[in-house]
Amino acid sequence: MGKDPSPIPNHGQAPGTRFASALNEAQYRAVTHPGGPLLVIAGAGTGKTRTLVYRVAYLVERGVDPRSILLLTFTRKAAQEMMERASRILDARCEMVAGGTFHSFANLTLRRYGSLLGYPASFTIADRSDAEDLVNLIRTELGFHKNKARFPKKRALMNIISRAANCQVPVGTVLAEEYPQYEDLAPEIEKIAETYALYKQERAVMDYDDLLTKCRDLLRDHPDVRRRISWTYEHILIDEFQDTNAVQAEIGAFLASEHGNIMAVGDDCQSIYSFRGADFRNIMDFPKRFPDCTVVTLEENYRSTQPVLSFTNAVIQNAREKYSKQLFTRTAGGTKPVYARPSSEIAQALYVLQKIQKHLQDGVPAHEIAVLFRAGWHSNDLEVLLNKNGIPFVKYGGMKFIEAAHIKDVLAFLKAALNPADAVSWHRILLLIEGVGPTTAKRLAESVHKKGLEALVSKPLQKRKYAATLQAFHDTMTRLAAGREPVSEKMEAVLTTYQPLLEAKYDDAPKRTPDLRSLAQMAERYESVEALLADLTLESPEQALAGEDTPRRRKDHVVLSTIHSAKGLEWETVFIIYLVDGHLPSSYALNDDDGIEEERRLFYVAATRAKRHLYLVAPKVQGPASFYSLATGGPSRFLFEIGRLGELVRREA
DNA sequence: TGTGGATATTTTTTT
DNA sequence: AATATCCACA
Repeated sequence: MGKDPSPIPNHGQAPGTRFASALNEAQYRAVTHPGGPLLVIAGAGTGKTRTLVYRVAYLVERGVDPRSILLLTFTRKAAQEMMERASRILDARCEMVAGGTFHSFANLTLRRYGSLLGYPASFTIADRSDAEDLVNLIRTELGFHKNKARFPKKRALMNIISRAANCQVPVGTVLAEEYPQYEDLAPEIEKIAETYALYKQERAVMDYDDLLTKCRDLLRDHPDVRRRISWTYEHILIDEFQDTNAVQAEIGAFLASEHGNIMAVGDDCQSIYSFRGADFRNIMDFPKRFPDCTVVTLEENYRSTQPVLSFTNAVIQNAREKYSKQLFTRTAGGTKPVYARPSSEIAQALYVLQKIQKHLQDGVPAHEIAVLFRAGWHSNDLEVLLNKNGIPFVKYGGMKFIEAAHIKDVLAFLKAALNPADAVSWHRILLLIEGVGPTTAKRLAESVHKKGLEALVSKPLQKRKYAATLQAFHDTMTRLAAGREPVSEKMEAVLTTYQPLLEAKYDDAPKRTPDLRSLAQMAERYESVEALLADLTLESPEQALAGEDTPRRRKDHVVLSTIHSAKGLEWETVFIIYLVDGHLPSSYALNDDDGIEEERRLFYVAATRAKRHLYLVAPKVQGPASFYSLATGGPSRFLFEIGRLGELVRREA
C-alpha cells in the first residue's frame, strides 16, 4: 500500500479544486467518473490505491451513503487501510464503507442467504488442508489408494479439483490440459470430486472455492436476492482486478447488474495468480462485458527513481504479450539496481545481512527494507542470520500460524461443536486420543453425526481406556454448543480439554503453548465463534491481529515476504533473492510458455516494489543435483534476456 | 486396530 | 532434506 505523500485535509474548499490538486489528470478522470462501468489500467506505482481512495472520498462527498459502497480488495487489511485513508481525506463516514475480500463478502452473504441453496447459517469453512484431508479420507474410502502404481496424492487431487472449480471446467478437462500423466485415472478422480462435493453439501462444509461459486450461484439463480444486494451496494469497486478469476468476475457483474456502477482497477502486467484460475485477459474482457465502459490508463509512476524504473520497464518489455503502457517518472536522480552473485546460498544470506546493516546505519527505517523471494523457505538461512544478529523481522507468506498442527487442533474443536456434521474436524480431534486410530475415529464421527453428542458416552465405550477423555470431549462440546458464554470462555474450555492431549502428542509442547495463549487473546475480541473462525480462515493472522499491538511493533522490523504476499506494497530498499533459474523462474514453470510468462510478471512485481534501492541477488547454487536442484542453474533467464543489462545495473561481489 | 519404523515421494505461490 | 504414505508387528 503506497503512503499518501500529501494527505489533503478537508478545509472546506470547493470539492472540485481539492480533488484536482491532489491528482493527475488521468487519476482525476477516474475519481470523478460520473457513473457506469469504469476500468482503470494502473501500472505499478502509478497511484492505483490513491485513485481508489479518492474515489471513495469523492462518492461519499457527493452524498452517496458509505454503507452502499462495496470495496472488494485482495486482503481485508488493504480495504481497511483504504478506508482509513479516505477518512483522512474526507471524514469518518468513509470508515463505514463495506469492504473486504471476495471470500469474506461471499461468506457473509452465504451466512445470510445460504438457506436458499440448502446451507444452514452455521456452515463451516474448510481451509486448504482441511479440504485435502477430506479428499484423502474419500480416496481411502473408495479404495483408490491401492490402485495401479501412482495415484495422485491428496495435495495433487485437491489442486485438480480446485482448478476445475476456479476455471469452471470439468475435472476431465483439467486432467487433459494440465495433468496428462493422470488422464487414464479420470473416472476415479471424477468420482472422488463428486463424492467430495456431495459430502460438503450434506455436511454443511464449504471450501474456499465453494464460497465463491455458491455465492455466484445464489446471485445467478435468485433474482430477488440479486436485486436486493445489488441495490444495497450502489457502487462496486474492485481492486487488483487482474487477479480475479472467472467466478469473481461474474460475482462482480451480478452485483452491478441493477445499476452498472462498477469500477475495476488493475494492471495486466502484474497478474500472478493464474494457479488460482486468474487470467490477466479477464481485465481485457471487462470492456466486452460492459460495452459502455470508460477506460482510464495511469502511466505516471510516483514510486521509483528513474534507474529502477528503467530496469523494470526492461524486464516487462520481454513479455510475450505487449502491454499498452509505458511508465515514466519525473523523479530525478537515484542509483542503478545492484546485481550481486554470491558464491553460495550462505554467502547470499551474509551479503543481504551486511547490506541491511549498512542501510540501517544510513538511517533507512527497518520497515522500509524488504527481502522478497519466490518460495517461503527461501528466507530460511537469512532468518537464522537475522536472529543471530539481533535484527528483528516479520515474515509474510509461507507457513502460517493457522497451519500449525496445534492451532488446527483447537480450531477443530470449535468447528466440530458448531457443526456436528463436520466429520473432518471430528476426525481430527478424535485422532488426538491415544488408542483411537483412523477406524475408531471414523466410526465415532459417524455416530456423533447420526445420534448426537451422547454417542461419545455410550455404554460400550465406557470400558475403553480412553473413556474419560471422551467424557471430557462430550462435556466440553455440550458446553460449547449450548452457546451463551462469551467466546473467550469457550476458548478456555477447549484449551483446558486440549492441553493434556497437546502434551501427550508433541514433545515440544512448551514451545507450542504460547501460540494457544495468543489464540485465546484473539478470541477475546470476538462476539461469536463463527466470526473468529471465519477471520482466521479467510485472512492471515497478521492481518487479523492488525488491530492489536502489531503496527507499532512492526515499525522497527525488516520485512521478509514472498513475492505474492508483497503485492501492492512498496519499500525504500528491496532485495530479490534466489534470482536463479529453477527458483525464479520456478522449475515447475519451465515446461510451458504461459508459466514462464507468469514468472516474469512475478519478477516484475518484485522489482517494482522498490522505491530507491533494488538488489538483485543470484547466488551460485551448489550441492548435488537432486530432484530439487535439478533445474537450478545459473542466474535467472530474466536477467540474460535483458539486452542492455550492463547499462541498467551495477555489478557487485 | 493402533503404532512406530521403513520407504517412496515431492514442495511454488494463497483466499 | 523433509514429509507423506505404506507396512508389519504388537
